[in-house]
Formats: sequence, C-alpha cells, structure tokens
Amino acid sequence: MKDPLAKLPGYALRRASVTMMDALSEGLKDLDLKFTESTALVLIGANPGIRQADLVEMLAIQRPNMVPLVARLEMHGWVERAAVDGRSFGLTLTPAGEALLNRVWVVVNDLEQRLISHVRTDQVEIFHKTLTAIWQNW
Amino acid sequence: MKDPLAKLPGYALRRASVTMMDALSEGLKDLDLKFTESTALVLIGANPGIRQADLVEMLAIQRPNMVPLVARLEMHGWVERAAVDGRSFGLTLTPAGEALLNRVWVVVNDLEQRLISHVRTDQVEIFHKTLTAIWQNW
DNA sequence: TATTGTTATACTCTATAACTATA
DNA sequence: TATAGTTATAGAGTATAACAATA
Repeated sequence: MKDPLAKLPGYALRRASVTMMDALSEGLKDLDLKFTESTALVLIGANPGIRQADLVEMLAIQRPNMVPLVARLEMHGWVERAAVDGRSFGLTLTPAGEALLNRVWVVVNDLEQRLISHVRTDQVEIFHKTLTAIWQNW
Repeated sequence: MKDPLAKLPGYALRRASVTMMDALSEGLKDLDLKFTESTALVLIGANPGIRQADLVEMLAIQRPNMVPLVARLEMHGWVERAAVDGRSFGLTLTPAGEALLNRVWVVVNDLEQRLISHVRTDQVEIFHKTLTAIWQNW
C-alpha cells in the first residue's frame, strides 16, 4: 500500500502532535484536568494576578471559552478571582491549586521527556526552536 | 509576563501543528474539502481500489466516521465505490476526483513549502524523521 | 468467530454573535 | 469608543455501542 502522506513533514507534524496530545490527555485525566486547563494553571502559577484577557491572548483561545474554564478552576478551589478594577479579575492559585500545579508539572515533564527521547540530543534545541518559529512566525 | 510554556518542546509542537492546520483548512476551503477528506483523496489516488477499512487504519480514524466521509466524496462525484466482495468496497477516483486531487496537491505543496521555510535546509530531513518517529514509535 | 460497513448518538473542543458593565 | 467578561449557541471533529451482512 502506497502512502504519499509519509513524504510530508506537515502530515508528520500533525500526527506527532495528535499522538502526544493523546498521551497528555491520558496523564491529565488522573488530575481531572483538560489540556487547556493545565496550561491556564501553569500561566496563573507563573503570573499571580494575571487576568483572563491575558490568558486568552497567551493561549490563543476564544474569550467566551475562557469563562467556563476559569469557572471550573474556581469551583474546584484551585483558583481565586480578585477584582483588579471594575471589569477585570486577577487570577491566583490557591494552596490546593499550587499542589495541583505540582502534579501537572510531573505529568508534563514526563511527557516532555518521552517526546524528547525521540530527538537526538544535539538536535533538541534546534527542534524546539524550529517548532516555535513555525507557530510564532507563520 | 512569564511564560513557562515557551520552554516546552511539546507545547511548541502543539502550537505549530494547530497553526499549520489552520492554514491548511483555509486552503482546502476553496476546494470544499476538510483535512481528513483530502488525506483520503490522496490515499485513494495512490491506491486505486483501496477499501474503507484500509483508509481507517492508515489515517487512524474511527470506522464510523469514515462512512459519512466516503459518502460525501461519492456524492460529489469524486470517488466511486465498487464491491470487492460481499462486504467491502474498493474506492477509486473519478476523473473529477483526479482533477480535484491535483488541486489538493497544489494546496498541500504550498503549505509544505511554507512549513519547510522555517526549517534550516540541512535540518529538513532530520526534522521530518524526528516527527515521524514520534508518532510511529511513541 | 472475526471482519466490513453501517446507524445512531454523545462528547469534547472550538467559533461566532450579541449583550452588560467599565475604562 | 474600546475593553473585559459574559451568555447563548452552533459547528467541527472525534468517540462509543450496537447492529446486519459477509468472510
């Protein structure tokens, strides 16, 4: 059976991403987290007081989809919202949120290590830079 | 604003894939095709008489989702189904399907070239091999 | 008994339009 | 007038269970 798709780096990029995301979803399932929720936790943890609008921009998701996401993190007691001004909220992790974030990092680091295991050691940096250039300079 | 995600090759892989897929979807919109439909056309074109079950395996999609996909390609007169035995159909492109496939290749080749433009020339092959290893040997 | 294709359905993720309140 | 957050909703894309017909 011929497979012309095998010659296409773009197709490989897609398949690699899906494969990795499947594994990540599996790992996050134990934490009761979706992928985007985990990235939001990371950014809130690194930037206490960050606003929803900042998350929207950094994660490149739609504003309306941020609402139920943050609501769920707050509902579980992982994130707190404090009014910054009359229309925006600053987000911070609760102690429970910090603890959860630590577990997120375990899952993520395991995944990244597995990913990197398929990249020659001397190629890891350029591999990363190339992927970053693709989405940032497309 | 700190962004710990920027250090993660896996996150870059995801963002790169999404960015590229957005561009591909845009290109395929002119052809009235979805991404998976375009990959099915490629495989049918390269393997006349291929069965749905073969597509399902090669594209790693679910069998039930193949049904409306092939039905749409047939409905538009791009693909013909011929009974191979009592339970399976062999798929072939019609002349209209071949013409459409040529246009798919134009879109795909443009996209691949744009993708590759972000990869150093001497790195293209290893970049491709690395991505392939990730999804095939995960 | 395993395989092929099918039907019906559900779930997740993402996108759009329109609204309120505030800067 | 532009921005932040919200509401409601719609659309892809993908997944599962169960079935009929055939190998």
